[in-house]
Amino acid sequence: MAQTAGIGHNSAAGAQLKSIVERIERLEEEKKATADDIKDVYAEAKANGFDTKQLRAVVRIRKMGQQKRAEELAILDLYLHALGMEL
Amino acid sequence: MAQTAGIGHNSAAGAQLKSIVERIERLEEEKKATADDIKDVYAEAKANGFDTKQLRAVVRIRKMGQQKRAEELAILDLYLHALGMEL
Amino acid sequence: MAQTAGIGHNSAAGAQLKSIVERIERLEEEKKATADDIKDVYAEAKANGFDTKQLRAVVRIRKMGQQKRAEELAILDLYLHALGMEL
Amino acid sequence: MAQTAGIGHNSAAGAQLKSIVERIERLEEEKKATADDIKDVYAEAKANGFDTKQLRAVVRIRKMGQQKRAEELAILDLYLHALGMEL
DNA sequence: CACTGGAAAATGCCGC
DNA sequence: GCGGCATTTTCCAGTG
Repeated sequence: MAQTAGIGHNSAAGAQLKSIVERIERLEEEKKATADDIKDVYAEAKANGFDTKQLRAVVRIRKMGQQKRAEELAILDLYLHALGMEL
Repeated sequence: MAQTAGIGHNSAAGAQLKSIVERIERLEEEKKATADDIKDVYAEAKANGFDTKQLRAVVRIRKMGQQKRAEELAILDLYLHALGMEL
Repeated sequence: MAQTAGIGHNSAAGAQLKSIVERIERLEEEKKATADDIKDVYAEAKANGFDTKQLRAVVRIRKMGQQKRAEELAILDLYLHALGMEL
Repeated sequence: MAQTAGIGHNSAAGAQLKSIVERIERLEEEKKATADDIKDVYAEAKANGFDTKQLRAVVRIRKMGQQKRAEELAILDLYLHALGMEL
């Protein structure tokens, strides 16, 4: 409740808020641009006769493989710690 | 905008809405109860000397394995269809 | 050494671990079933012309309580005003 | 038969597929990096006393536009009133 | 053009 | 109380 008195329109907090929001919006644009690039790649692949559904499945499976490996490493780590050994 | 005139407090739509919300809330209680049961199992395991973090990792890995198998089946399916073969 | 450190898969601890994992997985299936029921209710509501997004909002608000809801709104309002926007 | 049907891993199509998947994965890493930057900004904001949940709400509202925002509020309001609640 | 499913975002939760 | 993880919710593209 400390702040409910209001962030004055021109106060320092207000300026900070504005800066934060703008930085986020800038980064989100950037992210969207990359997402669009990805779409373009899929579209191009499709134009070359690839089935995008399959393609996406391949990418997904590969990512899952990575995740699983990471998970297994994490587990190994846990066991090692449980045995009092460091990595 | 068709409905913006209002769902009368006692109208049919109002009664339906009430019913829907209550059904959802009932099911969510049920779900929460099950979630609490799961917590209890973890707590009991912990009391018996198991490390819950490890335990959770094990459960997660097992689930990922299932998912991965399902994904791979789905891909196989896609390929078979691509070859004009049915499952 | 692996044998000494690990929980042999025939040991008492191993049996207990197996039991724990199975109980958890059983309960998680149950939870998922209830979650699916909830989805069904939302789907039915949608078929009857309700806006599920707002329906979810209603359920969330009811669960949250007016108290917290009001607090959150106050902060949101504060931020928006600081940026020269209206609620 | 597998050879006939599949994309041999030395074929032109295979090379193209490899290139496509690699491009996608590269872009997805890039996207993730930007997403992490965004997280950092929220974390910094939090460290400065801002409520990240409402901050996210602000960003969402700005992206959405007053038009849609008003429409959603109208429906929510309608539902809440039908249940005898206030916004 | 609504529906389905899949990717992404957001919220909540648990352990430290 | 915070960071990370898991779940939930929302969004969006493809498809009939």
